Amino acid sequence: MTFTFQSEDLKRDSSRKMSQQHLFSLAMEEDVKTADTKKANRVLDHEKENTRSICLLEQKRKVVSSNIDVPPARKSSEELDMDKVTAAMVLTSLSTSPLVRSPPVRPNEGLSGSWKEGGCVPSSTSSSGYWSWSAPSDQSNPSTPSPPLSADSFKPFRSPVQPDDGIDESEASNLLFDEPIPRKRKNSMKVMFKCLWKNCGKVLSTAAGIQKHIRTIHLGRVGDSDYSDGEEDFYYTEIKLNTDSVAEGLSSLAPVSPSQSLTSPPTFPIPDSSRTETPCAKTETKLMTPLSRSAPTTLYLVHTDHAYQATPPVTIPGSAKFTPNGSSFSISWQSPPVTFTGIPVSPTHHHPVSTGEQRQHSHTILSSPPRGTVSLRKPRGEGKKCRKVYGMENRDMWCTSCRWKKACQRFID
DNA sequence: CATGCCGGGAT
DNA sequence: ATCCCGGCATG
Repeated sequence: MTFTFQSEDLKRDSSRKMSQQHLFSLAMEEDVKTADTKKANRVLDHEKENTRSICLLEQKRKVVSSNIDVPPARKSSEELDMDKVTAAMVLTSLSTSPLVRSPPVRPNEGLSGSWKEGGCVPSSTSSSGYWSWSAPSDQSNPSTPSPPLSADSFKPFRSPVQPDDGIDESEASNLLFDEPIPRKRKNSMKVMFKCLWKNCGKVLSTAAGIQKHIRTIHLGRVGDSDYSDGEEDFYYTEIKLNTDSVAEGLSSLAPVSPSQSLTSPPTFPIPDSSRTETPCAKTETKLMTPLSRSAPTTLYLVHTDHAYQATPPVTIPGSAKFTPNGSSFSISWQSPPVTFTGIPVSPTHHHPVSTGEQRQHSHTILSSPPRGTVSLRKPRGEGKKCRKVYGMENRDMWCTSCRWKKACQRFID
């Protein structure tokens, strides 16, 4: 499901949000947290454009660096292999997998779930252009270098004869001094291959690489690396890891405070396959600074505040649904589950759990009798509406419909 | 009476 | 389209 913002709504929303925070901070800090999270989200999404260009950049870089042969600096083959591994890890951790590169732009459709998968994932790239408020940021954001330019200027900088060790250094210096170029990255999933041989645990970015590693190191097949009886397959596994966490930790300029990001998981605690991220974390952190892995999850939170205002007539057929694999989800058009989790429960609220689904259920029941004759007027739901819940003094917290004296959209009965 | 919200007006 | 409000129905 798409969600778009009218800038108008956004403005009013945010301003209202602020007042809300003050008014309800006593009773509902939950709400405050949610608000914060949304702000963070906004910021994150705001960078989506930047990130995209960086993805391209990274891709380019990877191509370049992968052409660099490991110099004969190391003596033993094992050490040499270690370097390869290290280089591979560095490279892959710094760039997203070329396999999941972004193809040409597609119309936004998988907006709800797919973009969260990661920065360079196709759908995310395509969708980002449709974010009414992120598109202009691409142009206006002063900190964003123009993608092609930065890429070109960067290439000659790092590509020349850098020993494999230099990758680390160049990257580090890159991060320290070349700041404008590798700005931020969207969270992205990357496939890597981990050696399962005991006491090994090497991680390579390609299946071929890991196979070769196992073949040569563990299986003792020296020489022609072409031959493969498939035995290696038993000794490595494919893992997915979240690159964004790395990027997040690296880019010290991340404006998002981790504490805020932490508030989102309760809402969407299913960051798809990022489970596997944990085992690899140490691999990543070995090279990078420690990082807050909470950041990516922030992206999963779709801003739905006042969504009912943006799209009033939306009557979700299936209600909010969470697909088991977590790769996609859609959010109820009702904001309460996300934004007002705490509010209805507050002062005089008496339905304990009623959120989206239940409400919708009763709603459908109510609307069933068509009786085409008279009194189309609704039977006046017995539930408390915005006016009652928030009171006249907090009128700006009502849903729009209530403010306009229309049928309440927030507390449907 | 307070409340919910339809109908309709203003912008 | 968005916003507001008179006035009626309801409890």
